[in-house]
Amino acid sequence: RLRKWQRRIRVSNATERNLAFALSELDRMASALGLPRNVRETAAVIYRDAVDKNLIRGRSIEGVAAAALYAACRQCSVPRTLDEIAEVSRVSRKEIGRTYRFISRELGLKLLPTSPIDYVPRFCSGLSLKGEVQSRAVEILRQAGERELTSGRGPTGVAAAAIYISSILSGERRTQREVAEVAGVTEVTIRNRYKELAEKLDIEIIL
Amino acid sequence: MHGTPEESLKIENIVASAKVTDSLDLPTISSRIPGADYDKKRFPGVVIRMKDPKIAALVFGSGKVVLTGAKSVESLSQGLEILGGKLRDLDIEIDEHLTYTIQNIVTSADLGKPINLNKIAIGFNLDRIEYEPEQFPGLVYRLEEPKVVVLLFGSGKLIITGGKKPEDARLAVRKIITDLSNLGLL
DNA sequence: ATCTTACTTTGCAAAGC
DNA sequence: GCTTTAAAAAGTAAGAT
Repeated sequence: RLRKWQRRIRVSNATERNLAFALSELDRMASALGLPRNVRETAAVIYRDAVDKNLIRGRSIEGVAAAALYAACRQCSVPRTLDEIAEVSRVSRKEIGRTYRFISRELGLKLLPTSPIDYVPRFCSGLSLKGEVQSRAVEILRQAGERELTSGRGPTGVAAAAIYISSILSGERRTQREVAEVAGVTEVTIRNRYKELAEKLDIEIIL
Repeated sequence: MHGTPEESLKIENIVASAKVTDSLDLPTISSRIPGADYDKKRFPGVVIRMKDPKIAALVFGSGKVVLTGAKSVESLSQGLEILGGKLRDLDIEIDEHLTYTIQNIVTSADLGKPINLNKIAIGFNLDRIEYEPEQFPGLVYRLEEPKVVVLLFGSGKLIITGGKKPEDARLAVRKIITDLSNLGLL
């Protein structure tokens, strides 16, 4: 009797200890990425749901925590790329992505693919671009979406190209190199995307 | 670059397994067959590449073999016979009638026109669908019947994999067309 | 700036770590 | 899960020219 009782206490302690570790991990990563409180709380909810459904079996606490944070960022419309999450995690991008797909399916998160529009505020502030430039970039992306110019393209690259174009149209030009830097894509990608957007949306870029 | 989606079906690769005998001495095989790669620390099988048909074979000590790269069932048979011949040339006893089991067939196809992957993902309510353009440009659609996986691209090109029979790809394309049509996305 | 090479994803078997 | 093989799709990346 006593042993059974003690085991329950041990299991309980281990469970609580693991949860505490996971939550501190979420906080550490969220801080490193400068994420707001609501994202951390959303990630914590996702992590707890994963624990309640025994989705941790065979997976590391760190991996599930990183995947939960990745999912939370998307759910809160302040996406971080898998590479950015991986940079502040001990787990590889591949493992985080794999775990994300697993918990996403098991918890029925049903997250739509990240919209390039969700990256605009962050990238623009990183480039010190004002609201007008952001609005114009968002409008370009809205039209790009309707014209099927985003199918299969990386959201960050399309967002970067739209911001590049918008900055020029607004008279607050940022170089391809500057935009590429904050968006985490190469200048070649911005070049390819912006040429396509300009051509198909009939936008005249005067350099 | 035309015709119906079904006419565009093309087998790109066939993976098959076979058993040619009960046991093989890999060191001997790798040293006596020109171009054979063998590094037990790296992988437990000997890699033997044939040029016509262009097929790669993984030969194991158990006498089992894996053939990859064939673009038709006929060339797959030829490849297995050629492999058997090479081993017999080394005075190794190889089964008289070699048989194989197709494990996977990769087929390409073309719907003929661009498709909106975002709308497809939404149309299916994410059921059996995976679409992460940040990671890969193709939308992954898992079919239950036939049991294959289809990669759909914005261009309308498709890759059907996981099937064991050539006709699985044809059935898959028909289903894709039916599903997309019902959703008004084709 | 453009070319080449290469990696992402999918499916599968083999023997062994 | 990984290792090795093969091949396509389209996007992105990296190093060389």
